[in-house]
Amino acid sequence: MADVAREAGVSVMTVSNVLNERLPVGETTRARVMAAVEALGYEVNLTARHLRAGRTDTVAFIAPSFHDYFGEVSDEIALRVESEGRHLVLERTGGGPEQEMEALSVSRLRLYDGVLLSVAGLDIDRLERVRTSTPIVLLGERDAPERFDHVRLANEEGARLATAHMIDGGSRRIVALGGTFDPGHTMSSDRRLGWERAMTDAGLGVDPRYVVPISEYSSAAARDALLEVIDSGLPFDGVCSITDVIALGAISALAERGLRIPEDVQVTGFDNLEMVQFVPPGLTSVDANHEELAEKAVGMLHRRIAGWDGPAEHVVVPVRLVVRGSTRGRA
Amino acid sequence: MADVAREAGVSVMTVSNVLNERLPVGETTRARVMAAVEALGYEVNLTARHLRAGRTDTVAFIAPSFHDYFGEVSDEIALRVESEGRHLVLERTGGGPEQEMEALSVSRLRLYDGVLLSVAGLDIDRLERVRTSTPIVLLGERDAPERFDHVRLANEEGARLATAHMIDGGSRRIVALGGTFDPGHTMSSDRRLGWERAMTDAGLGVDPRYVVPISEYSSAAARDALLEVIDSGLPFDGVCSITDVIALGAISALAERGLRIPEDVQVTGFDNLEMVQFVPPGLTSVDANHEELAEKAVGMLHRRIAGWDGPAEHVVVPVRLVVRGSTRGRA
DNA sequence: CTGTTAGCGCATTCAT
DNA sequence: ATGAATGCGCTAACAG
Repeated sequence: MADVAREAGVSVMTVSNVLNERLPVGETTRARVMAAVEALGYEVNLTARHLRAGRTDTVAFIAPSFHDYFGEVSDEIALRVESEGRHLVLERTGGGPEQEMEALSVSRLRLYDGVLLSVAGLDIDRLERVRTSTPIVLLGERDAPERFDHVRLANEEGARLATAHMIDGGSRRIVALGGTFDPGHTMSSDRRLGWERAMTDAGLGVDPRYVVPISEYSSAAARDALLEVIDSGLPFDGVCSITDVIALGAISALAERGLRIPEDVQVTGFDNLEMVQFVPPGLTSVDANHEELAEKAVGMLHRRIAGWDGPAEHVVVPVRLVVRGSTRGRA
Repeated sequence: MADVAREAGVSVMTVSNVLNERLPVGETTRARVMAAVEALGYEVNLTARHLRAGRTDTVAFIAPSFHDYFGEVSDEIALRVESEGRHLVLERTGGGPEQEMEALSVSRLRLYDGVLLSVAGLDIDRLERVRTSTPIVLLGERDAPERFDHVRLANEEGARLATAHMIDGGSRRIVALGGTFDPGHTMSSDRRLGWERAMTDAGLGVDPRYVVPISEYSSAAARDALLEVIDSGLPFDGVCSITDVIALGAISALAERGLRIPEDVQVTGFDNLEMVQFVPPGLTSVDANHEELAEKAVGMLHRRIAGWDGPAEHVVVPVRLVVRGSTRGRA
């Protein structure tokens, strides 16, 4: 900038004023400055500007990865962050708790005016230790410390809807694929609870053999787990998968064993990813309502960034069932 | 930092030395400093450190979105960037040329030590105008200015392999779904060329009616385009899709019209996304070799960051065919 | 309208 | 082993 000022024969402040259109600058001076900028190929150093300004006008969305679910969510988030004139950057943690803590290192957080943090692999104790002045909004289905703003889905209700819909379509023995009996709130436990509620509501027993945990949230693991169920001889006529990615594994396993969807087995997913409508016969899925999730989360974050200092808010975003060919019930 | 120094009764430099473990510091002094750091909840200001250091130890991967293909690529890239002790951040452009130029605004680029840029929506003229001292490596299938390092896939060869494999499996009338006759190198044109080459090599004619462009690279658009082909009565027995996402649309369309895969129509994709192995009957796809792509791109970038100043390198990454149930040929 | 001064928080250099 | 001075590049505040 000093170089530009020298080249144009003005002071650095004039250069700054021209570039930021802050104070009015004389026409000829402005022209000279712009010419010098061009000639020298000058561009502002944002690092210096950020240091000076004490803010970066940038928000980070930190998540395990941006495949599938978070990929779709990030599109919605980007839209809303940018509409407020801020920049969105994505950081992946890889899902491991160590990396998540690394990304959470408070010094890194301070590079951003605000942070949207998906708490996938992070437990409540570790989160509790995070102390920073940077506003943070948590996204995710796990329990989280009270003091953070937090947005989660209506997990139990979603799984209940899906399961009830399959019961409506005639299923009686429904596998909760990916479900667990974890204490507290987790995605796998909350959604299992919804399955349980639907079964109970329908007067069907809750047999724990039908809760099938999987080693990791991948289609491959889901496929293997369901193949094992099939081969064990446990009879079932429905699969309530706790995510779409897991449902895809289930579909693969059923096809491999020659079971027809939905005639022999109905299948539901959760998330309503873009792709699942194209996997024949179309996956019935709980829509995870990315728009409202993003709307809430970004709204809360911007409010904090603006200095709002109210108590932490904990929002549950409603979901709805999208019926497709993988189930027999009516929409 | 000054606060910490005061609290500990030392100078700021001592605090800095303690935190960075640069110069040796006396044991008792170090303890006092750490205590003060804890007491005040101090964390370094990375913005200031970056300004001072003139680098950020951070690399950006800029892409249209991180669904599907780029999501998988970014995992490989992250691994390699982090193993060199740098941080990876992702920026999405949304695919529009304006936003891509926005992300490319040279001032933003200078926030990073290096940039991996996917050139999806960006044409060569716009890129030509980008002038910055920040090292950039281009990823993508389009033509790009000579002066940039650039990594692309063996697009033509991949599509040729897929098409030849379907011919081998008995197909004679193969649709190039998503192909175009664009001049120059684009993904859609190069892959169409591979299809063409395979058809010619097999002594089959190249009928332009079998090159079916799509309005955008989505499953929905692909599905619509193929439904139109089916309903037009044009006979075909194979679909060479230029991406897996497009293949998924094709699978959906074929299922909807009651055509069986692979008995009536063979289908191939390109990218070998994680998910396609689970879509019954398993999609035969050209593996886009994320590992080698990432390896090359990150390697080139790190070399540049280290100050290497050789001529721009243009790398073509080899691909291979992964055979699954959607085709009849042998592996 | 334009220039001067000062400081954001850190780390290099040199002095003690 | 520790401290003081200096400047990275920018802009708010004030002076001219």
